[in-house]
Amino acid sequence: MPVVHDTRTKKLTIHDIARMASVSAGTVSRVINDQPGVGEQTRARIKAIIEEQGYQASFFARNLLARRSFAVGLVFSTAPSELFSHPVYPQLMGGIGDALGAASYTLTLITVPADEREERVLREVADGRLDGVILPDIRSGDTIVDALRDLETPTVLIGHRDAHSDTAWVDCDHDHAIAELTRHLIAVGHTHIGLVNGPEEFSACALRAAGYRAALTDAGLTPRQEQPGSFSAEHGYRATLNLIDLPLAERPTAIVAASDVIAVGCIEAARSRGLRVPDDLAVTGFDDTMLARYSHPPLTTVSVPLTDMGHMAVHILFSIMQDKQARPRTMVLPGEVIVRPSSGVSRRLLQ
Amino acid sequence: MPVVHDTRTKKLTIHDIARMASVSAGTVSRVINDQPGVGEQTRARIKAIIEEQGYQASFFARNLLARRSFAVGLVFSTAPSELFSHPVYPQLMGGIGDALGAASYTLTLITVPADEREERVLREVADGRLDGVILPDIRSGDTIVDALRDLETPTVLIGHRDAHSDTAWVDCDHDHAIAELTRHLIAVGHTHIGLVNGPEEFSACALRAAGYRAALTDAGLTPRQEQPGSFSAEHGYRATLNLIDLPLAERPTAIVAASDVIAVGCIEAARSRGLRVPDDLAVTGFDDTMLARYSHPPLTTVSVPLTDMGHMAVHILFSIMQDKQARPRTMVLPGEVIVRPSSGVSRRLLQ
DNA sequence: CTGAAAGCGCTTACAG
DNA sequence: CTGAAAGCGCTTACAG
Repeated sequence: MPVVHDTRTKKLTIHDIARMASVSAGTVSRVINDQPGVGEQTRARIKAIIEEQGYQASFFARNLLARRSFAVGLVFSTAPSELFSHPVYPQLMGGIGDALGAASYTLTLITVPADEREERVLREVADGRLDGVILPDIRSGDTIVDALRDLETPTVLIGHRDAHSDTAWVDCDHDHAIAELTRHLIAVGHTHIGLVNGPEEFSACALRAAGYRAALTDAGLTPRQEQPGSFSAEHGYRATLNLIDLPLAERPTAIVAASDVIAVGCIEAARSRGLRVPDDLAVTGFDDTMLARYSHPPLTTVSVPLTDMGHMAVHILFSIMQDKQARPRTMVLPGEVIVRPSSGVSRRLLQ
Repeated sequence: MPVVHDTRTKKLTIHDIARMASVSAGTVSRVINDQPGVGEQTRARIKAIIEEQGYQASFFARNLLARRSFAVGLVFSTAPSELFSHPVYPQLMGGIGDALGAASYTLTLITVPADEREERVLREVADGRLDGVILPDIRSGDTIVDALRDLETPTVLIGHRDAHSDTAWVDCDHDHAIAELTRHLIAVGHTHIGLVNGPEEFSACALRAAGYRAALTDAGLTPRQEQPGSFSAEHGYRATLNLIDLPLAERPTAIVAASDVIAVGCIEAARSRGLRVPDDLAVTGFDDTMLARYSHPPLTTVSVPLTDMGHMAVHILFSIMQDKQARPRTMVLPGEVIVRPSSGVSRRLLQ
């Protein structure tokens, strides 16, 4: 009858296992780590005891020697309520968590007010808790990126392209995707197309504006960008009213919104003025969230490959952790234009 | 001119600081931990050096002694795509992260396929990486809860009430909230009210069904529950068609859906049969997600206090970590009924 | 193939 | 008030 260790009293150490197997701790260590230099017989006997006792080597003791945490921090600022009206994070976390878990790495989620973020992250890096950092919530001017670079902490941004430095990032091709969206509206017959953008401190929004302008200019049309604002339906509502209230000759017949939430506000504004969507005003979104699928009418939008972006962010982070100079350190994944009723059918057909 | 240690070459240890201050490591340790027994002069000098050098004591070395990780695992199964169509998790994580961060605890996010979840979590508990576990994704029959109890791992469930054991949980009062919602529909003049429920393995769904039945029975009306299904618009769509196609005398004039997503499917089904919402069919949702706010018509629904639930889960977890027998270990927070157009105005007024 | 010993970076009685 | 030493639970040269 096997002597089952009472797990309630004390935790087993490597010395307990060594004693049970009548070997030294070093030998047990070699077995745990699948290292050579242990006889077949001995190895089997030790393995059996480990299994039987449910022994697990202490994570911290191992890390103390390895001088690594095998943990990556995923950092979000909690303050802006925009975080929660931005329903893409669960899927992103899934992608990051999968890739990290597959490599036996731990995902440390850090949600912290924006004004405490830098201090908190730098401290956790300094005390050895974090081997690397993934930042999906960065806008231009955030000093945390520079601080992490100075410490030579492996870092990857998601959804923001850092132009000034060599910091790694993974992003979606916002510009190309929204250009394609805009060309779709042009092809369908629109000549007056407005843009309701999000905050331009996000490089994603700057890119969306650029893609929108490029598509119009290429077609010989005039961009008509509204003031950028927050990722909110309220912003979409107000900006759209401004556009609708323009003189008839300038009034857009289609609006490209920088997010699904903004687009929903645009639709509300149109409705409040008695305009039908898409017949009187076409509207498109971005993100392909549930809102896009279930709003009325359903939104033409751009689907962002969040799971893949999470995977790639981890992939690049690992390569940098292995070699600080590793290349490539940036990656652009394609968004997919999803056509739904909100952009209407061909206006030429309607005439 | 201060001797600035080159952080690039090697990490500072407590001995480096001790040497710089010409004291022993023990004295530095006492300063770091704000313990008494160090002279004012010495303490100030050591503090200055620590500050100047940017020294941070190794997290792992400290934890090895403390035999605690100061980390809590938040576990999600990634397999069911329902996770991502359930847009309440970001807010829940915010609440949990806040509370954990305030206590200088780390949040370890574990996203793992359902069939590997138990093994993974138990291993991370066994190797000392996790001091406690929060499970927001549990349904009845999940064996992980029993396994964690056997190991005496501090555990708190969110959104699921474990009836068989003493496991701690935090939940919303699904039954009361949905009873109130149902009474609202009754007050407005409905007598035939159907329920389109989610998966009944979630105690939340069982509770919602119970609340719905209680409200109807109390009013002398007959419950008419559809088969439960997934938290999807497709389920809402199909189930609603079944109800609409009933003989006129049995056909409901209002539907209580177990989630906003389901409710959106219900509305689509009504529309596909040429019924107007809410005039011909009233529909209510649950969760108060963005869908509820922006669907057409906007949904009457129940707002769930996710941030507070996250806070309370951490609070209870901490109390259990301090004392395994701590009470109370369950907590019910109130949901709030939010009335929007989808439930219509008084039918009596219409007649 | 196996063991004894030193060491990872801290903390904590125990002396003085 | 301060230091020297032992120890947390592992791993890793170094002997044999």
